[in-house]
Amino acid sequence: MRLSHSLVPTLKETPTEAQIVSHRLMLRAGLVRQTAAGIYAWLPAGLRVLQKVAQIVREEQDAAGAQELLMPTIQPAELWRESGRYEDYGKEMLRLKDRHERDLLYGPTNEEMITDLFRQSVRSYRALPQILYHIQWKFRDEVRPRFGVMRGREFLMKDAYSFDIDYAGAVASYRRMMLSYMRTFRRMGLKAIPMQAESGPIGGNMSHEFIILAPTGESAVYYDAAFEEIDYSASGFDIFSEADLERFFGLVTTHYAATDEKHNPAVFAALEAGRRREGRGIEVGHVFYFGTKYSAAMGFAVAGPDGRPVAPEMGSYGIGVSRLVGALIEAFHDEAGIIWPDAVAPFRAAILNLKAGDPACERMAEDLYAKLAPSVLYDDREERAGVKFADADLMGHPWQLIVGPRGAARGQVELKRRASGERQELSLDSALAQIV
RNA sequence: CGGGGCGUGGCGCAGCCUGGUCAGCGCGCGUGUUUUGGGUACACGAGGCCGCCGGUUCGAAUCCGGCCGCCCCGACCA
Repeated sequence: MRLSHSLVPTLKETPTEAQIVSHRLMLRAGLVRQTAAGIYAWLPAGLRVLQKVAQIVREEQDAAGAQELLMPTIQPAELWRESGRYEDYGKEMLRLKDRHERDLLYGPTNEEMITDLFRQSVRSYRALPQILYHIQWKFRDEVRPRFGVMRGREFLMKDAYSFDIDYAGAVASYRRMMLSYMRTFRRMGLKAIPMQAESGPIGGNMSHEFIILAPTGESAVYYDAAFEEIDYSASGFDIFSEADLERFFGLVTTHYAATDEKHNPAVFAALEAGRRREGRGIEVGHVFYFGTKYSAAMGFAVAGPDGRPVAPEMGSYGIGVSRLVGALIEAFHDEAGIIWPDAVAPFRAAILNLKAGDPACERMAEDLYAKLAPSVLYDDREERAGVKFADADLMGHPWQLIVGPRGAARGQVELKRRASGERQELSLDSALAQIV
């Protein structure tokens, strides 16, 4: 992308409404713009991040054997009347009427709809287990949206639903999703910790929330350093082995971990001093097991091995995709701006032409751009060097390819790593080799 | 939903209390000169129904009423 003709409106000053770091930086770096309270437009650079985050989530869901589908944002009220939640959900649900006065709603979650889809077609226990997910916009009419994209009313969520024939199966699905989540967050460079949670309005009796660590997180967290030593990768656990899943679940649930509201100082103090970790965290995911709550309420049963009907055991698993973008910034930033982990950066690198109009610089910058487009942002604006440096730091590209008259004369480019600030003078080829 | 606050060019703000040469400042934007490796300097210029509706008044950004929108703290949540 050429910055001179892109809608990436960076801001020198911070809009007053933005109070937390990620919100300020998202506005300043030109990633999003607010359209109404808790509702945001994702501008080109922001959308690239959102899509990268979604893609990592998608790949890890697929790797855990989940199937992707896409359910609509608008749902008929009937489905929710069947489960009883049309009345229960309250004002957070955005209710609509179509031209025929039919009651509709903008989905805040999809348990009813997925159950309906399953009961239409699945008749036998032999088709189970299955896990389905989609990545779709949700709307929850929060009383008080805040923190920018972290607590919006409209948000992008990955929600998965598991169907098993019995409790043991449901437990395995639940654990499989948990492991998938740990891998997902790790791929983004985040440290995540699963914590015992209340199951809230979704209902059920087993629930964990996933907190990622960030210095500016919303709540204090206390945990055992053992979490940092677990190898969640395929070499640590086979995600399709029930024995491995059980071992994984055991590790992840026995070590101490709590947010401030559930923190038990006495238990924490009993931990060996060297293992006690305190930090701040942000909730980015939540998993629930709720048994037959929806299948029973909505009359969904399959034939069991003995031919008699059985209501499948279900669970649901959410990751706040758009929230993650904000959470990532909370976890990775400094005074100058965002520091994107490579895996989610909107652009791998920025090319800074320090002297637009200079033939040698133009040639070198264009050459680099031709080789790296479209995964790179070319700052070809007629701006001073300082402006370009400041904007590149703000936007947080992992690498900066700095093309100036000094180096261009010698066929050299300066490569800067945003995270460490390290710079090195290199030939074009070795610079390219480094950032690919 | 309870409490607090704010709406004035794209952004950040002053002006309001004490109505009238009050529509202003900084940044940004355009043109020119200047500068040329960390948000350069100067000059000229464009840009605003002062959130909306109504009222008071000879006169309203300023006073009064209603409405709308947004933010912050708290209770609640992916």
